[in-house]
Amino acid sequence: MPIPRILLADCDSYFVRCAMLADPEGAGRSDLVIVGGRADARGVVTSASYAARTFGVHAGMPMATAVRLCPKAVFVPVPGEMVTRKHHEVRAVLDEFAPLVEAASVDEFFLDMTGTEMLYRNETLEATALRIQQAVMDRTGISISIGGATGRTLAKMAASVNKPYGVHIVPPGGEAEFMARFELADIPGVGPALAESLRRRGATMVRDVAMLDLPTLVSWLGDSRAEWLYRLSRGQDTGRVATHRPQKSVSHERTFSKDVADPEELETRLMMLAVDTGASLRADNLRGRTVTVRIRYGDFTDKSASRTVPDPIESDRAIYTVARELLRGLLRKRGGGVRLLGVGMSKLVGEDEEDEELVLFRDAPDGAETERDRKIAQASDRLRGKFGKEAIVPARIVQRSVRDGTRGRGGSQP
DNA sequence: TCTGGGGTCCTAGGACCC
DNA sequence: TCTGGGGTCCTAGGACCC
Repeated sequence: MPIPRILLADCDSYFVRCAMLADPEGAGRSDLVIVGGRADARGVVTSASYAARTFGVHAGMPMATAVRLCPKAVFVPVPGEMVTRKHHEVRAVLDEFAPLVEAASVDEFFLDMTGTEMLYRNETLEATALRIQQAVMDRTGISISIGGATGRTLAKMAASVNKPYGVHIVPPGGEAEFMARFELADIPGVGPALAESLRRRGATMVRDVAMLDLPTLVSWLGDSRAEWLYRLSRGQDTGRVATHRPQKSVSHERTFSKDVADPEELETRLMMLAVDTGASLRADNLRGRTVTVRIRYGDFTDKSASRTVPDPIESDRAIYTVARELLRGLLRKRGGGVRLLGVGMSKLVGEDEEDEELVLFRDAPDGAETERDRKIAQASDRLRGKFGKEAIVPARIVQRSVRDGTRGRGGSQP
């Protein structure tokens, strides 16, 4: 077996860079740029420029706090179109260099360079990485940092060493030594909860864990997590680049600018979310069997309810019908101010994976999705595609908007 | 004006089946 | 009149990532 050679290409402050490219006269002229939601609508920071970070601003921070810390910054919403466009552009360049590329997120790509030594005339992996970095910058205007190692987790950690616009390759055989410098919390997958539970037992650094035997770690963390951390702390990383990861779920959720307690208003919001979720599902040619409704109350406690139906559904009506029952069940258990509402679909199947015979000859159970539901939903997708999202608004929302004297979008738009 | 939105993965208990 | 024992599916919750 050849030695795996895996690179992680990570775009540097990606959303900020996209915002600057999208608005060269505004955001593009400032080095203090903060991308995120609205301060008056419970928004948070999505990404901050390096200069803004020196003021203490960081991703996930409430926007209102960011405004206080760095009032002179240019504040911009997420430049969605540019984010998507540059993602494809960067990917296209990477595809020219690597036989296998996996987009791990909108701004991160794994490249499997295993077996490409001859192709690159035995130049070092670092030299190849530098050429990739240059090509991406020249052709897309996006700055990337690249990490390289024998596994994906180490490659990702290597990319963080020289950010921004850096390259760091872990030499084969040097994995354990490379890991020893990090805190446990630096490992992707070790979040606040796990880091704290390890800290309480006296382990803060990766090297603290590397000294432990497996049974001790198992007694702390259980089998699977113990084995994972045991191996990683010794530099053993079996993470490879995947060819294809099928999507597991689709969801839409909304935090309201003010908590909502009125059940009727919540059902209206739920319908909008069901419509969004159905549209996303159909855009990807998917159907789903499990509907999940999520509520976050004003005190930040989360509750969810889900139901799995016998046959996959995709229409707004079918999704909403199940979601509404789930919402009513949740509100029966606890009413009061709701901060966030969400609708999700899982147990997804592709349109073509379905058993045609079953679909044709089955008795439709009460309330089940019919062919008519699907046609209606697909027609509304076409209208939305042509005239925009506002073109199709469920009847109930229109009535409500007329009554309230609004267009039914209050607080829900970024 | 504290705390977004879209995901993945894991766990644990109960139902159900053989 | 002592509680079998897996496997699978479903549900709820939580940690974690960008």
